[in-house]
Amino acid sequence: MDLAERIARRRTRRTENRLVVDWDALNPAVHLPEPIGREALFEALLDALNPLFEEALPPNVYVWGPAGSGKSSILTALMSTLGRELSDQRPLYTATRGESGRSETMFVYLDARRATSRFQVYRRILDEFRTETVPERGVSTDELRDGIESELATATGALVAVDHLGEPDTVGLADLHRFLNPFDDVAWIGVGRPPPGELPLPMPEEQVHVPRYSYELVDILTVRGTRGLSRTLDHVQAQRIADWADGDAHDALAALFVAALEAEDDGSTRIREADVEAGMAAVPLDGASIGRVIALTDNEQRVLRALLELPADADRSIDAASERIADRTDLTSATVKRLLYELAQSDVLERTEVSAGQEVVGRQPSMVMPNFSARLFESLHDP
DNA sequence: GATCCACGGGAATACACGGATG
DNA sequence: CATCCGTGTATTCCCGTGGATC
Repeated sequence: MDLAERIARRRTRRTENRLVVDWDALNPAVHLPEPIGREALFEALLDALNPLFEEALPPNVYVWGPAGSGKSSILTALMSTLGRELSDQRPLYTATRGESGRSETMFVYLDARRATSRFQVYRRILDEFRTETVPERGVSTDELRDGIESELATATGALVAVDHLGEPDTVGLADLHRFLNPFDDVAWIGVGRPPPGELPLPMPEEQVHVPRYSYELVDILTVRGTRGLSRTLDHVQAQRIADWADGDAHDALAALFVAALEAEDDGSTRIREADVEAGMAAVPLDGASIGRVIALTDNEQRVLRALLELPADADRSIDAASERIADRTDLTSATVKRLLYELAQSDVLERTEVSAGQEVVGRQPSMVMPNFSARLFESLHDP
């Protein structure tokens, strides 16, 4: 038996004993190809998009619902399936198009967290349309728009879904109108949290409401737990997490993920009660979703990691923390300070009054704490 | 040379608090 | 007593410059 074989054996043995076999299955920022328990919603969406199947461009759609209700899950699955099933098929008829041209409808899913300007929205769309990479610099927004126009000229239209609208750092529904309505042959689906009534007009013609999960959440945890763990997730534990998360699939999965980390760290081959408790304790309910955090710019994430690594006894006031973090990065303390304030304002960090009641003059300083699971964030960073 | 936008820093504003003023 | 003022910080807002890329 040679060395490679020995290593391979050890590896499989190790994998066999491993509690977690697939971290992605537990990762709240990763979606399953087939969402669980949302069949009725697919029907509603397909109804709204019905013209697609009658060879026409559908109306614009606004999909809305609370955090962790499965909106992203549904939309990613829907768009990739539509792309697979409809792309090479019959041409879409649009009134503005003559008989010529190829017969391809393009389907694009876009995360507004990673496309925060008109330029980036256009760039990502064009990037999906074209096989060659679209440059990120040196090209103007207008050129990108023209590029999209010319791609549309050889297609029969496009359906663009834009997820995570209206978050603190992302574009909103109104922006989407401005960005995409200029194109004749583009229909779009906007995805956000607020109900239609709370948003300024104009509102897309069709709206689909995604309600909070109730009983389905246990199924989601069970299915994803089964896929991700080497043994079945205990039903009582799944129920416990689902109750605690109150229907928020993101929070529930985050807690399960951290519970699995805890168990693995202890060398346990199963998830124990204490792990579940630790998982729930590590995830702030209604905090910032981990998907938002890992979509932040590199430097913002660097600042976050440095913040999390500050010694426990360190002065955590924003001023002092900025200095320390600046030492560990190539940013100045002024920039770190601004980033910390911005992250706090966008709810990624939480600001609290600094407790040490010294005889301070002037306005009270505050300190910042993560409004997400630090454990989860760190583990996604270096797996 | 063109383009976008992240950095960096300074200006403007908000807040805390004690003391003066009406 | 309520309001304003002054001082000292904290926080927010804003925007010119330069890096990176085409």
